[in-house]
Amino acid sequence: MARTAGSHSDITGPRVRAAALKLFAEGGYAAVSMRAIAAEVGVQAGALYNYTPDKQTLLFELMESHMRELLAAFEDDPALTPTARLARFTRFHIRFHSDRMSAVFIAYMELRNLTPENFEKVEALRRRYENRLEVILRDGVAAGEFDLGDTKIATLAIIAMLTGVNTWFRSGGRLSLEEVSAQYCDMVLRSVGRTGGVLEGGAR
Amino acid sequence: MARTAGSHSDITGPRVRAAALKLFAEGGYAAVSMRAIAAEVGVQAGALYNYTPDKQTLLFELMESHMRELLAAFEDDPALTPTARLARFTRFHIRFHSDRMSAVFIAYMELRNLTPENFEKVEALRRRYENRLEVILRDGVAAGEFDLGDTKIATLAIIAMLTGVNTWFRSGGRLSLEEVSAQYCDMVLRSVGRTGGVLEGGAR
DNA sequence: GTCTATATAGTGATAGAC
DNA sequence: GTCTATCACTATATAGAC
Repeated sequence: MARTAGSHSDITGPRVRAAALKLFAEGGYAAVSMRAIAAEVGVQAGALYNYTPDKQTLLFELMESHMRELLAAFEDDPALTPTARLARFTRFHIRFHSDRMSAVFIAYMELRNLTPENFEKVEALRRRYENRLEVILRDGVAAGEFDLGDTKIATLAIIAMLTGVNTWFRSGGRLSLEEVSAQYCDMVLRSVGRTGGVLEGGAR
Repeated sequence: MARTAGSHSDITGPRVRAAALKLFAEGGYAAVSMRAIAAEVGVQAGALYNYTPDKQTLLFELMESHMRELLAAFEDDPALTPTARLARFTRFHIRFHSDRMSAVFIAYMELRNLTPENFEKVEALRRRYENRLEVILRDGVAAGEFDLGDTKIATLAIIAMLTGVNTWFRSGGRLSLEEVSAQYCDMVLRSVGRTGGVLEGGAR
């Protein structure tokens, strides 16, 4: 494809999304103007409309691509024991989310700023992710490794607990992500009726 | 105090706060206009300024009073065992939050729309509430009833898990609040190293 | 205490020059 | 592809009549 003078579509596009991601996370979708996004990129407001038909689509695409990447990144392994799979899920969730704080923040805070159609699409992806965990819990119950009540409640409880890490964790703080992750792993396994960590037996 | 004709200060004030609570929870602080709040109350926009100096103060007072009520409502009882106290905290937290979904939603979602001064005040109240739980966890560890790593992490993990109920629970659904509460209680006690519920011994 | 009217500034999005 | 300029609205907050 020929490039006209001053053309930067292949680099400006990602920069627009990156700026929107940063500013939406910091100030909230409704409070961030297209002019503010343009200023962050270093262009005028009108130029943004070469990359998105409107502000709503910009938000939706950020949320949708985040959820798709999340879904694609977690690889369950049915060959492992449910306990090991749950431990893997826990560590994966904390690690993946800690690497994408802005996207996670937006995905949880800006749901109500999506149009109904876009909301449904994002919610469907979220439910698919939740199902990945619920399958592990069900398998664990079936295998006699877990002892819990309703698997749907347990799923939501665990995900809320894990995602909460993002509200307070900052690397360089008192504890490393590895330490935090280890303790959450312990708490999650115990909460479903498994004592101790993945490798050590539970003493109590 | 004399009442001028058309004076409704004692009833309009609460209605303004109630309208703001409802609309901020539904649409988000930044997306809700003073005109929309006025329409919900049934007055013109200018009249709102008899009850609040500005929109920011309206938000702050909603959040602050919510946090103060939360702090005042939970009564710990050091005479009980840590296990019983933790069970009580869990049930209290779920019950209190389920009764005030709008206020809870605002308290978690609109922190970034507070001025730095107001943010600090609300955060201080939140930390005081978290400390109430952490004290229970510390006592439980000291008494040998709980077995956990860092009590601060456990505190934040438990609160995130419990507050998450609000994102999906709707009364009239598949499960009653009492059933949900019971399962969360179980999961919380197990997560800190206590098997089984408050009353029964843990068989596993 | 509430109204109407308004000051002042900002919004998302578009048109057309280059 | 980006710019400048602009349209049509909406925003918060205030002033002054009643």
